Amino acid sequence: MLDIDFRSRKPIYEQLVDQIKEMIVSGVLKGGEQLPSVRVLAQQLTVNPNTIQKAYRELERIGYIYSIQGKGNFVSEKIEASNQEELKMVKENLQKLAQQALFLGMQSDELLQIMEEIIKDHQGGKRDD
Amino acid sequence: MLDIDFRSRKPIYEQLVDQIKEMIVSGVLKGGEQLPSVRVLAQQLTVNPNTIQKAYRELERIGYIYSIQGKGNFVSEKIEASNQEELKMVKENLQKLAQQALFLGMQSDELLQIMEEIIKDHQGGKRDD
DNA sequence: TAACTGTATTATAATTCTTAATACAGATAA
DNA sequence: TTATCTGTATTAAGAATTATAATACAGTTA
Repeated sequence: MLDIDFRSRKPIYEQLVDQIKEMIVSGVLKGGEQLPSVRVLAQQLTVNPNTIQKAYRELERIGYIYSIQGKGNFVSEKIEASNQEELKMVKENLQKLAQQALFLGMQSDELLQIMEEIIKDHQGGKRDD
Repeated sequence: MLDIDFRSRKPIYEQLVDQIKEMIVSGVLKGGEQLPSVRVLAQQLTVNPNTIQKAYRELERIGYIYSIQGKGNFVSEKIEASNQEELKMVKENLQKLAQQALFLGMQSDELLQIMEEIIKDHQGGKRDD
């Protein structure tokens, strides 16, 4: 499930944020679903609980999860309205990456094709709710 | 031109890589164009020359610039064929970001519209060569 | 009460980033 | 040739970030 590269220059907590975020947006983790507790996940991944908590706190800051004292961390339900700043940043990065892709030789057709495929998957995922 | 945020948690050399990369893909820096020397840019930005060189080395590694001893650093001419690994990574990140954008509430129409606009700009930029 | 949850704090270690001071080699113009 | 650019490399030190460790406290639940 979660795969940490301890030799990476990328901090562990950032790897966790990216991977969990990806699982949420791809529908692997559904809204309302409970995440592993800080201590359990720390033991599973053999990292310090503080590192897990740092990742969870960041995911909460950008609106992907929320926490309840004594109960646990949960995937947010309605993320659309929650964080416009995050959407703005994602949009900017999306534009930069699309420019880079074209610059590196990706064809316009392929770019549009990729987007349409993701749109299709996203609409399909909605029906699963 | 280049704007470093010294209070950012993001390393200076990474900020430089991202910004210079953006200037190259957006056409602000043209193929063959010479970049400021390591020492000159270091003085302009009030950072250490080693930090500039670290950024230049990374940009060279991913194929955006090349260097000639005694002459300087230059923007690469044909980047398309040079680095398929980089294109692969850009493609993966592009897919992740598009998923995130939809998840955060961006409409499919807007996503496609953004892509078409970037495609248009990219084709327009080619005519300037 | 016991055993889970999140949260917070303090200290220390490990890693990464940045600076500083040099030095050497290639290119170029006076 | 010499002076002055350029890139490149090395070593050392400091600063900042990341990660761990050891606790402690509070809320939830069976």
